[in-house]
Amino acid sequence: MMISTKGRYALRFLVDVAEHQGDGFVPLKDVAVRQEISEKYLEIVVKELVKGGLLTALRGKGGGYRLDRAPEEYNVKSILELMEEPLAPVACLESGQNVCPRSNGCRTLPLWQGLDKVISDYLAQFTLVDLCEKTQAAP
Amino acid sequence: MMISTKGRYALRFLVDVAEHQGDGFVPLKDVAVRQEISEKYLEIVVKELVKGGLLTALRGKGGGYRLDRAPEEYNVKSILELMEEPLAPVACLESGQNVCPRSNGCRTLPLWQGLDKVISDYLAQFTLVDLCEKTQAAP
DNA sequence: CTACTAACCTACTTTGTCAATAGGTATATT
DNA sequence: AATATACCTATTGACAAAGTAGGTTAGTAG
Repeated sequence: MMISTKGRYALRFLVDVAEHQGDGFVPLKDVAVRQEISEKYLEIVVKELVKGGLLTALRGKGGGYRLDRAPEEYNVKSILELMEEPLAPVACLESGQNVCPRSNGCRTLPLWQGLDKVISDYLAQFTLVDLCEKTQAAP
Repeated sequence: MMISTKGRYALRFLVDVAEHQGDGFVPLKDVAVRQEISEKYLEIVVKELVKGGLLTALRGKGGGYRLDRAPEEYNVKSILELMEEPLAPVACLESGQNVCPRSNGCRTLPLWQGLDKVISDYLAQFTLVDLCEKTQAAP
């Protein structure tokens, strides 16, 4: 499994906020109820979204979360990359550190590199807008 | 991570056998040395390949493993599907049982379905031949 | 200024799977 | 008979994912 609940919850959270923020803030609790996700666990997920600069939070009554930018500015790939480090189908591709010493003559590495590219290219096509109701565009 | 070591080792094992079987059998130990994989762990992996009908085994001196069919008959996707159940990027897609009750109005499901298709189509393109030396075709 | 709401923070627990290890048994060849 | 090889069962250690629990800070409204 390449995409964990963390990544999936994050996406669903963002889509829900995109659909329900008028010009106000959307409380986490409301999203948790609508999406049937544990409130406490969702907190952890959302914390990373805020830290990653995707959301603005407001405390207190009438508070909640709001998208920082327009929904079409949120690329699905970059959202998932933020949550799932690394967003790679195999361990060999974890960039930078501990490169596999066999990578030179490895027969399968090109396959994984190609797979990684195919996945990245696919996810990079979509933004939050494409996931919102009525816009459902994913093939 | 979608592809575990099991799947990766299985592929490397099959490629190694494809490259080293003349008309004889290739002992597991030799592959383990060449591929720098724990002999014992590789046993477990290979057992599944035999059970899956990909390999013929022969015991005793001069024994080992041999491909059942020609290398071009081995599709990468089906090899990985055999090893990694399920070969899906997200849990939602695990076919049949325990279908997600929210799948009806789910905004993200189409995205995952599309992703799954992209991955499957990519992997279905290749066979063992494409992974063997000199044939290295993966993009 | 009090009550309430909602985000924020720290820590713990549970569960499960991956990867690997250990030691033994059966079968074939020389 | 000796050796090489596949085959079998069981166990372990490590680690992360997923979820839980309880308390603290900041903002709003009456």
